[in-house]
Amino acid sequence: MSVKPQPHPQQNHLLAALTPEVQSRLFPYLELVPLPLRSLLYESRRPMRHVYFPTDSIVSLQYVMENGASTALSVVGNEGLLGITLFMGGESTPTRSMVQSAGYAYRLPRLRVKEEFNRHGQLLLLMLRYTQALITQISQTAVCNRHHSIDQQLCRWLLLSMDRLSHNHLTMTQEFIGNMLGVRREGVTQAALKLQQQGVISYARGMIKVLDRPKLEALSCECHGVVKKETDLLLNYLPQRQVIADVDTIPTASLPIVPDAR
Amino acid sequence: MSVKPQPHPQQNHLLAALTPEVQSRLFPYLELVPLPLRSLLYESRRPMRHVYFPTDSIVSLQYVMENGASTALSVVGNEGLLGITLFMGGESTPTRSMVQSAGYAYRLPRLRVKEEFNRHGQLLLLMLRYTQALITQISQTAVCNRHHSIDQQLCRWLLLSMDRLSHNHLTMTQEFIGNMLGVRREGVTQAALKLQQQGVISYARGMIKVLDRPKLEALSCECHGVVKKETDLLLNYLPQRQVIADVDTIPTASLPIVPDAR
DNA sequence: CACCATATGTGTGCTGCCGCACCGAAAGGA
DNA sequence: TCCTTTCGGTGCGGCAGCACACATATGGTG
Repeated sequence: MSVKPQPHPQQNHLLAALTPEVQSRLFPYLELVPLPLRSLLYESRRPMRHVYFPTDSIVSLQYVMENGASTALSVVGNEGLLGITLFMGGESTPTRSMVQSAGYAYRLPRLRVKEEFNRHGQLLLLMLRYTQALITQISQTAVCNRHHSIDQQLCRWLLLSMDRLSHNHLTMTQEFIGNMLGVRREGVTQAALKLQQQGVISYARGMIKVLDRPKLEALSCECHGVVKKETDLLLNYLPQRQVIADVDTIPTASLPIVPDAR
Repeated sequence: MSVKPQPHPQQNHLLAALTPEVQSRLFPYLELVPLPLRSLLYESRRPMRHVYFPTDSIVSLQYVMENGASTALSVVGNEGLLGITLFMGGESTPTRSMVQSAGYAYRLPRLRVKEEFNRHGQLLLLMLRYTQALITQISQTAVCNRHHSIDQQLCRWLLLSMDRLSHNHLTMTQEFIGNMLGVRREGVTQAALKLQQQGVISYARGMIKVLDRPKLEALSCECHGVVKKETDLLLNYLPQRQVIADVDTIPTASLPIVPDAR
């Protein structure tokens, strides 16, 4: 964690997508923080003090139940940010954020972000889009939890993580994955075994390598693909271009679904 | 559906919470529409043309999978609105909205709402808060799908619906509930039987009555309570008062979770 | 090198939910 | 009034995931 090339704010897609003007206002306040594995950015129901923009780290949003069991709702990497609640009007949420893959993130003090947000400029638009992407991901998690097997969910999870990394290996034990998915460790073991036997992944003592990504995608449920497509649609449009969300130019060839009268 | 007292915009909490100024700009464009059971407000991935504010109807957001199976993600009644995607920057979502309890809603053309939204005034703040509440509800659905039994989920579902009605009965078959929850009809039958035997509900041919709400709450999982508390916190604050979200006055007695240096 | 904590593999029995098949009763239209 | 449709109740076989228990391997530490 010391010899590696220093992270740069532009590695985070959202920071990179900001106009130079906004960047010049915000970047002076950026603070680089290392995010060790399993550390918590936000504890459930605790006030948030910063907004985090991961560069090479991955953080997952988890819900913690009363009995202590947890379930991951979404995964955030360099495509996103943590702390949207601050924009939305609350100061805390019932979820916590746990680092799932060690790395770095830039963070901004809550006040700075709110200040910029309240200019109602580009940051606002970016945040709204990202929030939409997040909602999609959480929704898909809900669906996946209901309908798909542990095997499929493990595939989805691996893909979600790989999408946010520049290499093909993850550092996490099966126990840890179990906590993320909200299933037992043994279940993960079984699923991982199958994948290993098919040559899709290899692993040993907390180090997982993805060997055959296409096969992994084939074995996964539709959930990963849907979320990725939707997210790309919402976010990948904007990196360089200016965000223009207000004009109303879609070629509405829609059909009236609710009758106009009765 | 004809002798009933006419609905009024103020029955929707969000519309009611708007300042007179905003109301005067928007209300002229309000259109009252009846929402018959099972009709669709939005079809998955179709462009949206209106934003809907239910008065006495209940609509659920559903995700439809490739194989046609569906799962409800959240329930919207007079406490909320449908169509947040329009604010968030997309024109469509992978979800659909189906009327789960017949009634009325007011709707506004997309353009009017965007116009008002882009003034960056009170409507913006309201929408953000509501979106936060919605995220909470979807998250809880994800957790519930993972960890709780059909019995518990049925209770939660009934409570979610009752919270949005002024009476104690629902018009929906077990088959329909099964579609909502993403489970088999037989599973719902079993769960409903247990509730009936305990005197918590009674039902016959698509008409469900809640007889003992406290007991229903006791049998439900924590999910309903959490969502309700969170939603009240976010939304019930605002109905009459002005929404002031920008000042930063919480008594931050928080602990630093991520170390400031390493 | 010995030891121990950690990570992974495996077995047994149980429970909840699924898929399917079928039944009876009530509602509603002709 | 009859007939069809809709709704709810039930039984059975099967499987996935759970709880618990235990075995094995491996890397780090003293």
